[in-house]
Amino acid sequence: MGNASASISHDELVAQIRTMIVDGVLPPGSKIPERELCERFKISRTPLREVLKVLAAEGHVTLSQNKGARVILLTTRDVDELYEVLGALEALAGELAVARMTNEELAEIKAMHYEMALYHQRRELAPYYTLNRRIHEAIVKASRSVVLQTLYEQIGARIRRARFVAAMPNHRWDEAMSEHEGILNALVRRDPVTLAAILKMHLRNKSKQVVSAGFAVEVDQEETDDPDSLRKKPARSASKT
Amino acid sequence: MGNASASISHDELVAQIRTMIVDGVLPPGSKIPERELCERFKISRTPLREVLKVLAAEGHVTLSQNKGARVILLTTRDVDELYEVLGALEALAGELAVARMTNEELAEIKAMHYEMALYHQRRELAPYYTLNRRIHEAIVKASRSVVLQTLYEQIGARIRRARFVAAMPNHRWDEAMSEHEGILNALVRRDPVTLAAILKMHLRNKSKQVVSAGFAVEVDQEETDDPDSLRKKPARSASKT
DNA sequence: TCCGGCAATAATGCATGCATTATTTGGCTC
DNA sequence: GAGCCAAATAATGCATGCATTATTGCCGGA
Repeated sequence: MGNASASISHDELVAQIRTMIVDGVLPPGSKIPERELCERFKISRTPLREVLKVLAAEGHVTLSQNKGARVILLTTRDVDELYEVLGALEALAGELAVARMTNEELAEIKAMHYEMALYHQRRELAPYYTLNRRIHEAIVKASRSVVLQTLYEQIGARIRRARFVAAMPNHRWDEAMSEHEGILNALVRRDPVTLAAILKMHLRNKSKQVVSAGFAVEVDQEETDDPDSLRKKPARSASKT
Repeated sequence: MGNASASISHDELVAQIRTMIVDGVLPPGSKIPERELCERFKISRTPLREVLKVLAAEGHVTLSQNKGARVILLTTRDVDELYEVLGALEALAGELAVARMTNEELAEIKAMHYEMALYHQRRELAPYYTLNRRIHEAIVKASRSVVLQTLYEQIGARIRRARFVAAMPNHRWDEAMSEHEGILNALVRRDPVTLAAILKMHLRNKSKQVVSAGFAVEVDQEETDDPDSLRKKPARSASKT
């Protein structure tokens, strides 16, 4: 946001541009405007290209030889696979968390859960999402594994747009909320097996919701500066699998 | 190997330097000799620095502001956490693999298994390791998930040195072999639950073996060009946890 | 009118050079 | 002789410029 005139650190630059991608300021499939970003952040192309290399390694952009950088365009399959891995990671996090979390951490999660339940009742989606995310992050954090936490955040970032863009039908919302009750229950009982199973299923269901909402394209990664012509082709998505 | 005089592509450069790190040509904790690598690959510092940024994003090197790049130095905890995540990923891969692999793939794995068993009997470690790795990779590949495969390779690369450097006591070797029999069995029966459980345990045991072999350091990340003074301090590792 | 080829333009990738920061070396004080 | 400070040296980070490649616009022929 704050277009500070002072020069910016490398890591912050990565974070900012990553945020621009995740938040959709740089839309999926669009070409990344090197020149623009250079003057926007008052830097030369050298550090910016380094940032793009990092973002490519993280899976946010694709780099083609002599053709520059484009924001990644997720296919239905990508979303599927990413959620599958995210599910496995969160299941592991859950197992570790029940063994390692303090009662205080548990109490915090419990508090967040009931606050979230309130927003669910009131059908206030935005704050529901916020609490939802904080709960999941708290579980992962309670695993005490920085490797796991880092990876979870990275994978999560790659599909974050999907999580918020996709519509949330009421029946799915109710289902998600009841899954969360199961999650809390397993946390309280410190039951790793049940918790892992519910988390895995929870994310699988989320994945289904996102895919059926037609978030991602199927293939068709043609080049375009106007990615909207590519996205929103839900007609095709349903046929495969 | 082949120090080709022709200029090298960016991705190959990343791969080569990554290999140098994984294979220990650039030892853990050591400073990365920018100048040397530049003349070694006949490139300027700009592309090399991009490579280092990528390797940092992959977790192979650390970059400190104005202090350049060093090969990452794994702590006992890092190894633990990495194996834990690798176990979760491979467990997921196993679940997907039994559902998706062809009979031909299964036959290939079976063949590799029995060849590996032979090397186990003969106590030939090097070819055993090769087969072992190919089996695990085949399972992951059979999951049909490129996200999973990519991630598995990345995490695997980060601890590859540990897998080969750590000593393999006979009792552990026998145990590992019998675990592999369980793996094959579950694959043949296409039993996802058992397979996932065995794979997870298998990697957990491997982790224990590596850690108890004193592969990684505990903390102490002092700066040094001669990392051998840091490594091999197994005295400390045993005290914690 | 449409298509293919060619020139003009823009971009990409990289080498180089400079300003800044860390590191080492030498000398000084205690 | 040991510790500490300052100058010299080396490195790091980045801006700039150039060679190469892609892209666009234009023209002629079918």
